[in-house]
Amino acid sequence: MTPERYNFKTVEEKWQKNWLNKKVFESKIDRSKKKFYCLEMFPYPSGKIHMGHVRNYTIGDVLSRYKALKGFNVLHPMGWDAFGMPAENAARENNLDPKEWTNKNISTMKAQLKRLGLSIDWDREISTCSEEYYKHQQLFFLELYEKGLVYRKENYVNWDPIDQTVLANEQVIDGKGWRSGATVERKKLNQWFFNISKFSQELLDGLDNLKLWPNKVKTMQKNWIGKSFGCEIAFKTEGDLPVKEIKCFTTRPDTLFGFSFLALSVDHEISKYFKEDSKFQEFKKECSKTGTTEEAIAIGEKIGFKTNLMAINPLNPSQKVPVFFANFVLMDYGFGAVFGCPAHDQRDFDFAKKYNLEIKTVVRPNEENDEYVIGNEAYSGSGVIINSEFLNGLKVPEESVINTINILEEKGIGKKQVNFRLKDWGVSRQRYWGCPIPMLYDEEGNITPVSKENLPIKLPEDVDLNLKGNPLNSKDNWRKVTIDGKKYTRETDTLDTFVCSSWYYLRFCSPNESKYGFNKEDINYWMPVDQYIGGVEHAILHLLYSRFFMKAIGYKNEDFKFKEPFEGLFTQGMVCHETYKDENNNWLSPEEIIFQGDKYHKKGEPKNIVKVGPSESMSKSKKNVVDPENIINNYGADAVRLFILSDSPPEKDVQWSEQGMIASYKFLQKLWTLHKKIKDRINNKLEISNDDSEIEKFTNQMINKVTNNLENFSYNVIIANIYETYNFLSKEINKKINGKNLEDNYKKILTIFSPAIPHFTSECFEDLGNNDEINWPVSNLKFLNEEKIDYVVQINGRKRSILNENRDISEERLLEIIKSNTLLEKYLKDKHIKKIIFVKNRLINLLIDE
RNA sequence: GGGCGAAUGGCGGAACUGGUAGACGCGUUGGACUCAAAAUCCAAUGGUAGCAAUACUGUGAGAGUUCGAUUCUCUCUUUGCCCA
Repeated sequence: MTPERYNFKTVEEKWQKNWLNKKVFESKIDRSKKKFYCLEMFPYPSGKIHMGHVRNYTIGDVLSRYKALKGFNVLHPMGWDAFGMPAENAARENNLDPKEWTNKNISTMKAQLKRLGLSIDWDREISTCSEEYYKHQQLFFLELYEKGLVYRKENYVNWDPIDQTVLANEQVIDGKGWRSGATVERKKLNQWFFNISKFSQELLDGLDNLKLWPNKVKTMQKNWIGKSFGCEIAFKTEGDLPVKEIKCFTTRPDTLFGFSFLALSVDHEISKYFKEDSKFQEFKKECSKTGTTEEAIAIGEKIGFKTNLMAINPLNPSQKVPVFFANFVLMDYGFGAVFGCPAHDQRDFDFAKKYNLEIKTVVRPNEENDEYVIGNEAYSGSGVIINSEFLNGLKVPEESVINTINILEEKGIGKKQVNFRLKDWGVSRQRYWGCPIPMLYDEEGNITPVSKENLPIKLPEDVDLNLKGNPLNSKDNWRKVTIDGKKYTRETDTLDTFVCSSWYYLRFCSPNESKYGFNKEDINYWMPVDQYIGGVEHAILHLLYSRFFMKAIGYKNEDFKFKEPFEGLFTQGMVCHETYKDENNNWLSPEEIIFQGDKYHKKGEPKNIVKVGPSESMSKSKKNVVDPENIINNYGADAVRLFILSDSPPEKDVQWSEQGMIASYKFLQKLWTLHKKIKDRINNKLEISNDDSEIEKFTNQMINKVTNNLENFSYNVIIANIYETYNFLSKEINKKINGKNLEDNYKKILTIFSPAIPHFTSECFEDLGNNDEINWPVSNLKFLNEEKIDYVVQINGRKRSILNENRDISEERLLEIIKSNTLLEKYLKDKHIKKIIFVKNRLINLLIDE
C-alpha cells in the first residue's frame, strides 16, 4: 500500500482560509475569562519578511495558541513600524512616494505572514505612518508639552553628514552613524527633547518589579541609566585670573589626598579668558581631532594646556596643584571639570606621566601593606585608604566614599550628589518620512503649540526628496501658515521613529478609537502586555523609551494606573547561516553554490571552489540569507515552524540548515503516514488488548512534559517531545490495542502538538471526524508516578547496577534485594558496609571498605 | 578596561530543587528493498580495551565542598554580548 502523501499546500491554504472565515483569532473583551496579551515586536516594512521574523512570530504564535487552548482570552495583534529613513531613501532611488513604497511592502509582508499560519487578529492591524495613528501621537506630544515633559533647547548634536540628520547617542556606534556608517560630526542645533531623565530613578526602581524580564536586559538598562553616587567639590584657586573657585563632580572624593592636578574641558567657562591666546586656540583645535566619544578619549593620547592657576586641596590647604585644560574632560559630565588622582585613575595616570606630575598612592589593595606604591598602572580596585591622614584605614569603596562626603559636607566644602548617565531623549529628526511635530513659531520665533482641534498635522504629499537635508524645509506652502491673521511657520523636524513604537502596544487595545490614542476601558482590560517577544538589540532603547512613555502618560494623570508596559519579556536569538566566498573573495548566497565530492563550488563553475566561512547572523551584505517565501513554498509553513523551533533554545542563536529543514519536512510526511495507521486502528474498535495502560501512561507523562516545556520557553525540547511521541506511537501501534483508548489519547497528543504545527493537527482532527472543541489536556497525576522505579545502586559512589523495583520501597528491603543479587555479589562479598545513603525512589549508595 | 553570560560526542542540543550524562535531531557506518540510484525501512553510533558480559575513562583546564558535581565555591583559559 502506498501511503497517501501529506499535501501541505492544500491543507495549509484550507485552514488559513477557515480560520479567517470563522474569525477564530478575533479578540473581544470577555470578563468571564482571564486575558493574555501576547505581543511580538512589530516589523519595519522593509520589503519582505526575513527568517528573523519567522522565528520571532513563530515563538509568539506557539505561546498564543497554547494560552488560547488553556482557556485564556488571547490578544495577539500585528502592525507596522512604518515611518523611517529606508522608505525615504528607497523612494528617492526609485522616484516613488514613500507612502506608496511603504504600503506596497506592508501588503507583501502581510501576505507572507499570513502564510505562516499565525494566530493574529488582523482586524487590529495598525500602521504608524497612517494619520489615524500619528494624529494621536501628536496629541500625546502636546499633552507632554503641557505637562512640561517636552522642551526645546540648543544642543550639540551628533550630525550624520550623509543622512543629513541628527542621531541619538545610542545611534552612534564607534563614532559612526548606525545606518549610514558616516563619521559623525558635532553640530549645534535647536532640538526637541523628552524629559526622560526626570524619571531616571523611577525607571531604575521599576526594574526590580519586572520579575519576568531577563536579568541581562535589566542589567543593561541599569547600566544605561547609570546612577552614580558622588560629590560636588568647590576648589579654591589662586592665580592671575579673576577666578576664585572651580566646581567639580567626582565619584571618588576619597582619593582627594592623591590630588595632583585639576583638569577642565576646553568648553569650560574659564576658557573665555583664553579667547585671545593663540596657543590655547591651537590646543583646542588639536583636541577636536581626538573625537568626542568617550571611547576615543579613553584610547587616545591625553594632552593638556597648562594655565597659571593653582587649585588648593580642600582637605590639605598647604597643597597647591596646577590647573590644566585637557582633552579627556567633557563639558557634558559633571561641571566640565575633574580633579586628577593619577594613582587611582588610568586617564589621570597617563596625563600625570606625560606632564611629570606627582603620583601619590592613597589606596592599597587588601592584600598589601601600608608601604604599597602603585606600579606602572593606576589601581582602581577595592582596598584600604593610606597616606590620607584622617581618612586612613577606611575600606574602599564601601566606607571611604560616604565618609569622605560626610566630612566634606561638615566642612562646607562639598555636597553629596547623585548623578545619572541617562540624558534626555532628543526626538527631533530632520527627515520627511516621520510624524510631524505639532508646533509653530511666530514671526518673533516664539513657540506656539498647534491647537488640539487642528490635529492631525498631516505630512504634505508631493515633496521633492532630491533636495539635500529635510525636504519639509523647502515645502513653503505647508510650512508657512496664517492663523487668525497671524503668520507662523511650522516645525519641520519630525519625530524619532522610536516615539511611534513607544506606545503602539496601547493602540492595539483600541485600534479604532478615533478620539484618543486608546480607550480607558480597553486598556484596563488588556494591559499590560503579558508577554513581549523580540530581539535583544532593543534591550535598551525601545524598551526604555516604552517604559518612559507609560510614566509620561501617567504623569499628573490619576486615570492612568499603569506603571510598566511589559510584564514579561522574552528576547529571542538570531538566525544564522554559514557564509560563502568564491575564489575572488566575493560573497556568495547559498543558492549560488553546489556541493560536489567533498567541496562546494560555484554553480556552473566547477573550478571555482567556495570557501566556507563561520555561521553569522543572516545579512544581505554577506549574502547568507535564506528567503522564507521560497522555503514556505517548498516545504510548507508547519515544516518551517517545526525546524525554526527545533534546533536551538529560542533565546539562543539558531543555525539555519537546509538538511535540518528537509528533515522537518520529511518528518511531517512520516507523521501523516502514522496518523493514517492510527486512524485505521481507531476505526477497528473491536480490537481489545489485555493491557494498554502503556499508551495512557505515556500520553499523560508527555502532556506533563510538553506543558512544562511550554511554560519555560523550552520550545526546542517540545519538538524533541514530538519526535519522541512519534517513536513511541509507531512501535505501540503494532501491538494489540483498544481503539477507544487509542482515540482518546491520540486526540490529547494532537492537541499538545497543535501550537507548533497547527495546520497539520487541524487536518488530523478533521480526518478523525472530530468536531468537539479542543482544550488543553490535563495530565492525570496517577500516571506521573510510576509504580516501578529504576533504582541506581552505587558502591562507593560508582554506579554498579540499576534495579527496577516498587515505588516507595524501604531501605531495608532494597538492601536485601541487593544482597541477594548475584551480579552485585562480587562487590559486596566479605566487605563491611560502613554507611548507606538512601535517596527515596532514586538511589542507594553503599560505602564499603576497599 | 568594566559588567553579564556561555563552554557537554563529528554537529545542534537534552538532563527537575546536586542523584542513571549524552534525550531528540542532523551527520556517519552497516543492512533490507531496487537492474541501479533516489526515497523509504531496520540497526549501530562519546572514547579506550574486549567476541561478549563488562571494565576504565569522559561535560573547557586546575583545585575545593560532598557519600555523590554538567549542576555549588574559587582560580585560570577560550568565547559571546553589553558598556567604556
